[in-house]
Amino acid sequence: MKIDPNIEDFTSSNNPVVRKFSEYLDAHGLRRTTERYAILNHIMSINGHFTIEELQKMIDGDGFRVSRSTVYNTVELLMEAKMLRRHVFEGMQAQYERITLPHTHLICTVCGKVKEVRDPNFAAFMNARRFNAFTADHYSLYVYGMCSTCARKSKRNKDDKNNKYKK
Amino acid sequence: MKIDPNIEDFTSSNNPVVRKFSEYLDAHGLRRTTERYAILNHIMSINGHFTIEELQKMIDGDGFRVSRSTVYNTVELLMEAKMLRRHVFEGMQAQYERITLPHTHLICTVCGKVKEVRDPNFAAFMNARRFNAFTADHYSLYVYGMCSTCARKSKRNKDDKNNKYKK
DNA sequence: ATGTATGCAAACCATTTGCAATGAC
DNA sequence: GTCATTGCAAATGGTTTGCATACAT
Repeated sequence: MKIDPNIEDFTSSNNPVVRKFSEYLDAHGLRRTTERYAILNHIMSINGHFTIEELQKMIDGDGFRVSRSTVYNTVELLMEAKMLRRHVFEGMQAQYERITLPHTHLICTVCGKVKEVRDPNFAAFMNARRFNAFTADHYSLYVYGMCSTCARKSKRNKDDKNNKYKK
Repeated sequence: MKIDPNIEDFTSSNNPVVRKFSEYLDAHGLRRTTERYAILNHIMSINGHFTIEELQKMIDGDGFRVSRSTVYNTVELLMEAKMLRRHVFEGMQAQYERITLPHTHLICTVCGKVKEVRDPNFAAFMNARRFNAFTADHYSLYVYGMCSTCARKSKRNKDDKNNKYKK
């Protein structure tokens, strides 16, 4: 895709996330392509987790066309730049999320919804925690259970017709 | 495979793990096949995590032949019986482990080795923890970092030739 | 005797790869 | 102009499925 010469240079946006990505690209001799920024912009607009498919649909829905390979490529770069994380929750396909403040993932094993909750106590605990013969870099805490919506539904309807998660 | 009539009935072994599986099978009208017990026995002999491939190789190496589908089938049953858990660590293929006491997983992002550590403080913290509009069933804590072996190696050899984990 | 479980091969599907055409520098 | 990046289509690899045969009940 060609860059519209009329818009200001979005690759040096004062958005810190965009700037961080640009710096990563520069530092590694990688090019600032329109596709990469389009993908990043869409990722920034997502609140929470998304799959590759959801991301691409969202971009397509916006009238911008990127190939699946480019989506994978950019997502990979964002992970190397430590801006994005990939999670595989039990029984589900891979999901991605921007790296922000540490948080716990609550995964409903009935509907598959994932919710993030901040937990300063836990974060403090982990910060202080040291391991034998192991230097920690980052961690993921996944809590599996049932969200209140599904709990209400299953009280009404014992045989989980709404179960989109387990087959 | 036929059952050797000379051996005592291993499906009612007094091993509590075997017994639990037998009860699960019975309760669900499933059959006590030799394959299922052979797979369970090998899983019990493994200390820590294993992949499907490793499990099957181990069984084959023991002179017992099971098909890949049967391995998947039995592993699935063991998960439904809440005796086995599947984990997908960052950038690695699925690994399984028996469900025992809760523990933290330390994953070395250089060599891919996974170590379990018990952490009673954390377990207590999680037991007490309640979430808004969410009922927890179980959790997984993954800590990514570098094991001391890889730390030593990378001090000697800056360009990680031993990196079997990241490509 | 009945119908579940196994083993095989084919199907599946998310992800990766090879390569010609495109476009950033 | 050069060479990284894109898009496409084909390949990959772990997992699942369909079906005939074997076997637990």
